This record gives sequence, C-alpha cells and structure tokens, in this order.
Amino acid sequence: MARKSNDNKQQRILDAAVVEIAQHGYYHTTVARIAARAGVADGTIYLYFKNKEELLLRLFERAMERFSHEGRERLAAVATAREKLTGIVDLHLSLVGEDRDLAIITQVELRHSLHVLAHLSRTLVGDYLEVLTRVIEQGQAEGEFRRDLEPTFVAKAVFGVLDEMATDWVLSRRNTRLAGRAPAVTDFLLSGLLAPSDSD
Amino acid sequence: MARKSNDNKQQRILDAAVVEIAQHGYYHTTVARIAARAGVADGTIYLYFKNKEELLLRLFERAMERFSHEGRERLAAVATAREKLTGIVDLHLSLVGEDRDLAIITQVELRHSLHVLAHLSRTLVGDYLEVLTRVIEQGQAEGEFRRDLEPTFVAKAVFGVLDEMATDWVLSRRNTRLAGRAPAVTDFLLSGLLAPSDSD
Amino acid sequence: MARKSNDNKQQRILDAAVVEIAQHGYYHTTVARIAARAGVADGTIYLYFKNKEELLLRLFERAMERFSHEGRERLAAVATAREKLTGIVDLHLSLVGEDRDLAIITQVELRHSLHVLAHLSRTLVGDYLEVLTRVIEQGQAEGEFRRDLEPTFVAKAVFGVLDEMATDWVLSRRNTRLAGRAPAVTDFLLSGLLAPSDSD
Amino acid sequence: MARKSNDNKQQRILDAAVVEIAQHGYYHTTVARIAARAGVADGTIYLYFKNKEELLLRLFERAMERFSHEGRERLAAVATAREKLTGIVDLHLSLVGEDRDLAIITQVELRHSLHVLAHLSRTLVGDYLEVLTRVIEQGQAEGEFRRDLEPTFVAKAVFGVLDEMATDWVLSRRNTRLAGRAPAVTDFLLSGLLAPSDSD
DNA sequence: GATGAATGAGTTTTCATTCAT
DNA sequence: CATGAATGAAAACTCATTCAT
Repeated sequence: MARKSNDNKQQRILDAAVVEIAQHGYYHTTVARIAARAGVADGTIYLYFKNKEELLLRLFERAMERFSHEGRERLAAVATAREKLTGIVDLHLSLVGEDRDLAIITQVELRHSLHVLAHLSRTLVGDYLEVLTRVIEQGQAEGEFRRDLEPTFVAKAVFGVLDEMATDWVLSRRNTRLAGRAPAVTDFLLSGLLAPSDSD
Repeated sequence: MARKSNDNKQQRILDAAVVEIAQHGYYHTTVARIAARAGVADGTIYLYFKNKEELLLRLFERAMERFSHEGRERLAAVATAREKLTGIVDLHLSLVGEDRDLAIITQVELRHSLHVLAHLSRTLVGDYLEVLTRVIEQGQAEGEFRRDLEPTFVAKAVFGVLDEMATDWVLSRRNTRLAGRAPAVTDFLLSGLLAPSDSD
Repeated sequence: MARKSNDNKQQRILDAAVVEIAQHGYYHTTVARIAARAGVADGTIYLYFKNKEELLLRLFERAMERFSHEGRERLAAVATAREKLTGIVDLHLSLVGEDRDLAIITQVELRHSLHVLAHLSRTLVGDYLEVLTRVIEQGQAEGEFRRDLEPTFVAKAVFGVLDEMATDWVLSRRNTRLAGRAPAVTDFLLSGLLAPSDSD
Repeated sequence: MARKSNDNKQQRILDAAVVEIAQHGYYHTTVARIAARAGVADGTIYLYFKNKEELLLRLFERAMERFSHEGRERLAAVATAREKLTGIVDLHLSLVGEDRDLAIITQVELRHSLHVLAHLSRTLVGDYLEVLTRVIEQGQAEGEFRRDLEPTFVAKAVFGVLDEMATDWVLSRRNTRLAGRAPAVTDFLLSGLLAPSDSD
C-alpha cells in the first residue's frame, strides 16, 4: 500500500516533469513548477529524486524501459531479419508518435549537453544499436541483406533515419500519424534510392 | 578599418564561444568566460550581440554560411543528381569532421531547446532539406532515382543518416576521419540494404 | 516502567546528539541524523524536546548536573579552601577529560551564540563561579589566600585557566590525559609566576 | 582611486558584518542583511568574498592584524619580560574592550565550530601563544620568573585568564572599562593566590 | 567604442517541524 | 506513544545584463 502510494507520487512527479519540460525546455523548467503541476510541495521532489538532473535521467530511463519491453515482445513473435527490421521501424515510430510531450523530451531536450548525451549514447542508445546490429547480421547470414555493408554502420544509418523522422514530426507540429511513415522508411532502407535498372 | 577591427572582435568572440560551449555546454557557459577567452570585457559582448541567445544563433549561422558557400561551389561543378548527392554527402561529413568543437555545438548543444531548434529547423535546416529535395527531384526526372519515393521524405532520410553519422563521430571521440565514411553512406543511400536477387 | 523506557529513549537521543554534534557541529547536525543514530523516528524527538535548541540546552544541563553532583560530594570530604580549590581543579579537568565528544560540545559548540551563551553564563556557569567565589572567600577568611584580591575576580581567573586548558586539550587532539595537568594548574594559581625573592 | 573605492566597499561590508553577526549570531545572519546594512546588492558581497564563511575568516584576520601591529609596537618599547607581560595584558584587554561588537564576535561567535576554531587555533591564536611563550622564557632567563613552570603551559594559562575576562565582560554588558582590570590580572598572574607567609 | 563593477531577480536545495495513521 | 512522509519557508549563491566612467 505504502509502496503503491510512493510509486504513484513518483509517477506523478515524472508525468508533471514531462509536460513542463516539453513546454518550457529543461533549463527553463523550475523544480517549483514541476512540483506545482504534480500537486506536491517543492521539497517532496527531493524525497524521490536526488536532484533535478537525476529526475531527467529517470524520465529517459522510464521511457526506454517501455520501449525495450515492447520491443522484446514484438521481436520474439517474428523470425526473419527482414520481419524484425520492419517491426523495429514500426515500433520506433509508433512509440515516439504516441506521446508528443515525451517525444519532445527524447528528441529535443535530452540532447542538451554532451555530458548527458554521451552518457546516454554509451548506455541506452548503445543497447538499441546493439539490437539493430544483431538483426542486420542475422539478415546477412540469411542471405537477405547485402554482405558488403558493415552491420554497425547500417545500424547507425537505420537509427539516423528513424531519429530524423521522429524529430521532424515533433518539430513540424503536424497532425499526421508518425507511424504512418513506417512502410516508406522500411522500403527506403531496404531498397535504397536507385531506380532498378535492367543491367543491375 | 574600423569595420575590420570590429569584425575581428566579433569573430574572436564567436571563436571563444565555440570553444567554451563545446567544453562546458551552452547553459554552463557564462558570458564572462566567453569574454575572458576572447580577451574583451564582459560588457563588450553586448556591443556585438543583443544577448547570449543571439550569440548562439549567430554561431550557427556563421557555420551554415560556410557550408552553403562551399556547397554551392561544389554542386555547380557537377551535373547529374547522383553526382550531386555524392558531393553533398562528402561535403557534409567533411565540413562537420573538420572542427570537432564546432561539431559538438551543431550536433549536440544546438539541440537543447525546442524554441531554438524549431526556429533553426524552419530556416537553416529547412534550406538544406530544400536543396536535397531538388536534387532528388532532378534524379527522378533523369530516371536515375526511384519515382515512387516522395522527394521530401527522401531528403529527410538522407539528412538523418548524415546527422547520425556526425553525432556518432562527435560522441565516439575516435580519431577516425568522418569524411572517410562518405562512400559507404552514399552506397547505402543509393542501393539500400537488400541483397540483389536474380529475379529483381 | 513506562517512565524508565521513556528515560531510556530520552537518554539515547541525548547520547546520539552528543556524538553527532561533536562530529559535525551544532548547525550542521540535522534532527534526522540524531534520530537515526538514536534509532527513533524523526518525529519522536519532538515528543521529548520542544525543538532542536532545547535539546542542546538539556545536553548541557545533563552534563552540569553530573558535574555538580560529583563536585558536591568531593568538596564535602575536605575542609580547607586550599584543599577545595585543589579538588575543583582536579575534578574540572577530570570530568572534561573523560569524554572528548562531550568536551567538544561544552568547550566549542556551546559557544556558538551570544543568546545561548549569555543564558548559560547567567545560570549554570554563574553557579559554578559562585561556588568558586565561596571557596576563595573561605580561603581569605582562613588567612591562606591573599585578602587584596576580589573573590569574584579570582573565581573568573581560575575558571579561565581551567577552561583554556580544557579547550586546548580538545583542539590539540593529543592523547595526553587532561587531568594530568591539574597539579601544575593548582600550583600556578596558588603561587603565580614570580620567582620567590629573598626580600619577599 | 579604484583600489581605494574597492577597499572602502570591502571595509563597509566587513563593518556591516561585525554589527549583524554581533547582533544575531553568525548562523542567523543572512548575507542579504549584511548587504543591506552595507548598502550594496547581495551579489556584490560575492565580488569581495568567496562565500559567507570566508567573510567571517577575513573579519577575524582583520582584527588580529590590528592586534599584532599594535602589539609589536608596544613590546618594542619595553625591555624586561615583566614589563612585556604587563604590556600584553593591558593591550589585550584594551583592544578587546574597545569595540564591543567586534568582541562579541571574537569571544563568542567565532567559537561556533570545531572546524573554524581548530583552524584559528592552529594559526592565529597559535602565533599569540608563541609570543607569550617567548616572553615567559625571557623572564625565566632573567631570573624574574619561576623556572619550574613550563613556558607553553604558562602561556596558555595567561591566555585563559585574559580570554575569560574578555568573555565575561562581553556577556555581562556592564559599562565598566575592561582595560581597568589589567593591573589586577597582572598582579594575580605574577603573585598567585597565596598569601605571603613569613617562612616562604 | 570599451570597460568591468555592480546589480538583483531567480533557482535549487535543505531541514526543522507537523500530523494523519 | 511512535512513525516518517510531507511540508514550505528560508537562504546562499549565480550570472546575464546594465551603465557610469
């Protein structure tokens, strides 16, 4: 019971932080504002988080946990590398496209400092690239993907395209569904830009 | 003469800002530190820039001007869309890879706030995407590029791959030359991930 | 029974406070830390003490009670003023030298504010000086002590020497026994600094 | 000119701090109050002092500098150890008795923390005891002072008496001149408490 | 133009104290 | 009696910006 209430309060603070940071940016979001939106006293924040920076980190971790969780489930259901890649593209765009406020944070606010970004890059994003690399390797082993491309390189390229689509969507403020772009992205990643030629 | 000296001072301030921001991040860089590194008084900064934020914007603009300038020159020398795309990829990675401090700023620090990023996105990055879009359209008209892809979509995908390569290079701190990846990037963008099949 | 348990808890809180304050100083000791060391909840402190300041006062009073108690016992056993003075000097240095943590508090932490010190000075230290004054007067009546010295003045001088010895010992962190200095102190107080001259 | 103005402002801040701290105690004196009394902005304090603690330290150092300066001058004018001791006693009580606010700080507020006190004790007070020790040694060499007393011990005893007289005066709030006690103090230190006996 | 001392608004964080359970 | 989560007032300190010289 006590734990539930704690979890609730911690979640409420994190939820409030998402909205505030998405609205005003990390450095212009005050702890007081987050507390006010969460409906707790300023000091209460510090019962759950060591400081403002740790709050941001936890925000990102919570988002990534959801991501990892759903990702593992979806990838388990399919067998071929091509299906997996298709699934990842769709999942990435679906999840980011689900919550614009959270997307603002992951696509924009989190990139604010080399320190934070380098840390995240080496850990969470690193894990993601790792998964992508494995899928590419599998595809090469299956003979479906080109073998003359370096898997880690391809993983970054795939991530780059997905990330840019996400960022563009966040900044555009359009009402299109981000996940709607998934088929086009997959197609582009698989087939590239060149028109098929007879002699190719 | 006076203008030259002014220009000099303004350039010195911008140069100092690049180093400081790359080192400590935008929000942890104080105007006093920039002034100290530039060898001017704190107040002098305000003779050349309205405020700290404007300084950051000018920083980015200066970088993009160089980019545009060299870009136009290079693209003028080639005729086909495929050559242009190859040139853009090489130029993007070359220029970013030239100055790590500046790259830290464009790849990391500049992403710190929706406000700034949205503004840049609509102007400078928008221009860049525009150029890319034209190249894609040209390639489609020439029959070299697939016609079933939306040009603006492809432009973003291309930018995403380039941007991710740049960011990865900045964060990795490796000593590899970023421009060295250009051929692989171009190849991937053109041909995609799929292995060529007989029946295709 | 209930009272005993209460007493126990109160004592445990005071004991914890002595250690914490000695280690971190009064103003850097938090109520939470005292509670944690005493093994009670934060709020429990307030069942036994009105507030933090009162806790400090009670700390000092408890120390002085012990002091007074032992003092009365010892002084009762001797008759002459000279013996009494010798006993006081020895007792003072012995008691302070017995518990370094407590000594840190009485010699250092308690001096932190005019408000507290003035209060203590008028009450507890005042009582002590009173006792000393009586001894001096007795000695003068007995013809043992000089009659041209004002008793209250001498009492303060004696206290000053004892207090400085105690403070010096606390700050020096040496492992010498403080009580070992008692004979030298008594000798100095009685005979002064001058070498005996023939004509004196 | 600039230096003069700086000195002035720094002095004004220190003077304001003396009054505020004497009135409210170190821990209840806010930087804002000091600034207000000094007639400067809060932030200005930090142009002259690294933080609040350093301000306190500088306060004490300034006081000790005056003390040392006058002390050296006065001691230079006399030759024998007895005269020197007399001079020191008089000087100590005169200087402390000159400015009650400052005295409150040196006698009361400065004693607030083991950390600060240990530091001061090892440096400034240590220097003072050093000087006293030399005088005692000189007196022993001249045959004027007893040779069976350890000089460092005597130095502390002398300091203890002086310090207690000073503290008592501060706390008593009487209007007596502190320096008036100097002859009695010197007499007590030299001759002790015992009545002269025929056989001695 | 250039300076840099001064400003003071704005923020994070701490912690004594309370009170519902 | 005891708890400890929650409170929110209070304070130190930072730093972009100004302006008299």
